[in-house]
This record gives sequence, C-alpha cells and structure tokens, in this order.
Amino acid sequence: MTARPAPTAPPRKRRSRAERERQILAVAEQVFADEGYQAASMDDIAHRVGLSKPMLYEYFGSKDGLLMACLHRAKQELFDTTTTAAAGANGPEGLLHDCLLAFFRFSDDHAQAWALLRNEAAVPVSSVSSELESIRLQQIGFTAELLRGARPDLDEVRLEAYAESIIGACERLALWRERRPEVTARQATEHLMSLLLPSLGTGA
Amino acid sequence: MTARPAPTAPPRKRRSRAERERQILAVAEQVFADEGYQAASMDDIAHRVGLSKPMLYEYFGSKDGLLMACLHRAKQELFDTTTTAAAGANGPEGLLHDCLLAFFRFSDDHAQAWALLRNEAAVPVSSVSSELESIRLQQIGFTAELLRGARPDLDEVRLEAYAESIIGACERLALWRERRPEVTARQATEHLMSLLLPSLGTGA
DNA sequence: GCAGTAGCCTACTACGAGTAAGTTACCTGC
DNA sequence: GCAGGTAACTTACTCGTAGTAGGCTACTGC
Repeated sequence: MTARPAPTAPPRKRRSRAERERQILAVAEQVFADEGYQAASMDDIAHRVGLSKPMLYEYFGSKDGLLMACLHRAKQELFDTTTTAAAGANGPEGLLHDCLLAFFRFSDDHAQAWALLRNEAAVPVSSVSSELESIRLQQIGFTAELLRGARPDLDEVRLEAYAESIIGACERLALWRERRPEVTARQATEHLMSLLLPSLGTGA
Repeated sequence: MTARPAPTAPPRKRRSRAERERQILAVAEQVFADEGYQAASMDDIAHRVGLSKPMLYEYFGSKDGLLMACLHRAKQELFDTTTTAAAGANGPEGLLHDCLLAFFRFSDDHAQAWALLRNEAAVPVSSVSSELESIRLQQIGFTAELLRGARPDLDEVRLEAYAESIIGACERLALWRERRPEVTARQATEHLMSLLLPSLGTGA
C-alpha cells in the first residue's frame, strides 16, 4: 500500500500554495454558508477542492482557522462596500442614507458572505466570536463617526449607544428582509431613515 | 462486572422523573450558558447531575432537545417579564419606556437565561434556530402592537420594520452593556428612548 | 542526472453524540 | 412478607469527525 492513488485515478496536479489557498477559501465559504459551521466537515471541504484533509490543516491550522479566514474576507468586503458608499455622499443625512443602502445591498449582492456573518455569530471558539465582534466594532466605530457629524452636541457615550442601536437595527432588518423578499434594499433604507431622521436631524 | 457501582460509592438514590428533569434543566442551563452549546458535553452535564448520559437521552431525546427545553424556559421568563411591565404602564410612551426597561433588567437579573438566548443564535439545528426566531417574533409582535398604539397612522409593513429595528437595537444595546457595565438599565432605556421618541411621538 | 523541498497522501488517534441491552430499586397486590 | 412489573439507572458499545504522524513524489535549481 503506497501513497500512490489507485491506477484508475491519475495523481492530482500539484498547485502552488497561494492558488490552493484561494481554491480552499472559495469552497469553504460556500460550504460554511450553505450548511453552517458545525454541519460542514473538513473531509467534505477537502474532497470538494480535490485534496485531502491534512492539506487544509497545513494551510489553515484548524477548522476555526479556516472559518476565520473566510470571515476575514467577508469583513473586508463589507468594509470596502460601506467606505466606498461613504466617500461618494454629501451631507450628514445623505451619508447615513448611502451607508444604510450600501449595507442592505451588500446583504443582497454578497449573499454568501452575508450568510457567513449572519450565521456564525455563536461559534463556540472565542477567537471566532471576537473576530465577529471586531467586524461589528468596525461598523460601529464607523457609524459613530458618522453620527458625530450630524450631532456634534451629543456626548461620547450617547453616540456609542446610538451607533450600537443603529447597527442592531440594520442587522435585524436585513434578516427581516429574508422573510419579506418583496422589500427592496431601498425601501428598507427608507424605513430605517424615517425612524432615525427625526432624532438625527441637525440636533438640539 | 455488573452494573453496580464500586463498593466505595453506594448506589445512587432514585428520583422521580419530574424531579430529575428539573435537576437536569438547572444544570444544563448553567453549562450551556457558561460554555456554549458546542463546548458543553452531555457526559459532563450528566456527571454534574449525578447521572449517566442515557438518562439525559431518555428524558430529552438529544442534545438539541435539552437545549430547546432550556430555551423554552428562558422564553417564558422573558415573555412574563415584558408583559408584566406592559400591564402596569399608562400611555404609549410610558408603555414603550417600561417595556425597554424591563428588557434591560431581564438581561441583568436573569443573566443565565439571557446568556443562553444571546449565545445560541446560530446553533446548527433548524429546530433550535426556529425556536430562537419564535422568541424574537413574540417580542416583535408585542412591539408592533405597542407601536400601533402610538402611531396608528403607519401601515403594517412600516410598523413591522420599526418593531424589527427596535428589537435589533435592544439586543445590541444589551450586548453593549456587557462592555460598558457602568451603563445602568435605566440609562440604556433613556438612550434608546431619546433615539426613538422623536419618531414615535404621537405621529404625523 | 541528482539532491532538496514543497505539496500531497494514507492511516491512524481522540473524543463526543447517540444506542443496545442488561441490572436493580421501588411499588403494588396478594 | 413476598412475587413480579416497571421505571430508573447503568456499562459498554458504535459511529462520525476533528486533528495528527509519518512517509511518498513531483517539480526546481544546479
């Protein structure tokens, strides 16, 4: 019994590490998003890539490590989406509006990445939940900054509370839209703006 | 090797099913809350109760079943807390205020139940996540009802969007308070009220 | 041609969910 | 007091999956 595959299956082509990492990430993101973290098996992912399990461990260390790598990518995408939206807006209200819209569109357009962020909130490993939390903190810091522009009269703690509330509302609304597919990203933005604007209209 | 315990350990006392179920639930709620669903092991829970694993399966069917039973209890507690608060309030604004306060106090006083609800959002089993979702729907329906009183001019979809937003904001704020323990339940309520009131003050 | 190494594999161990099958304490009717 | 029925309880498994040990092999540079 050598390590050589059965004669009917020719030995697999070798690829560079970078290329394999990209392949693995693509497959893993899909599997994690489709089946959830627990149900996904490393053997299955390896098989779909066309590799054996130890390679996954060689490149990503653990199942958590692999998930973390996927989350990292999703985080980057979300960050890029919102910062791009922020760059093109004018005025505090327009800014908020455009960022909300960008967020809802992100959950439409990057369904896979969004499913990842949405589903894996309670993965047992602390490194994972802290990565998740760091994604939120990024969004929250961003939002707080944005609020500061609209309401410079508010103190830090209150800004933070508002930012947290808004992020929480966004997440819930994005989930709500899965139950109500007829609600467009634009409409969701509109609902949330109408709830927030009266409190954020240039203050005092 | 019979099934009798070693002579140093006398055979365990037998208890009625109902009593055992209560014991198991108490231990399981604590373990799930402390360690999270995945990290908790059935053997460990059984051991802490002073039983062997098959009894847990006899009574709760599966690990998910056990978690579900815990969640069910937490759900009931949350529901009771908020409905009680709602009963004692007067006027739409007071109603919202009292319910928010009751929620934040719930997350203080029933820390264990809250940790359960907060952490297990993404347990892979669909029955579990749907139980979680049903808890939210209960809260959301409740909130929507409450909003209808304040803003009868709004249409159904918008009421639902507002309710979802508010629940999302509540959940995020409760989590935020874990990072900022100096913020009291009353202050959190105050922050959220100040964000919401301008939009919910008796409309149009 | 011939190292050296990066990429790859088979074949394990460890551990936890869930199960089969048997044992025993308690209760009930005589 | 005692047969015997049943509910409570146990040990000792199977099975699936995360993670690992250790070795083989195809490409690279000389």
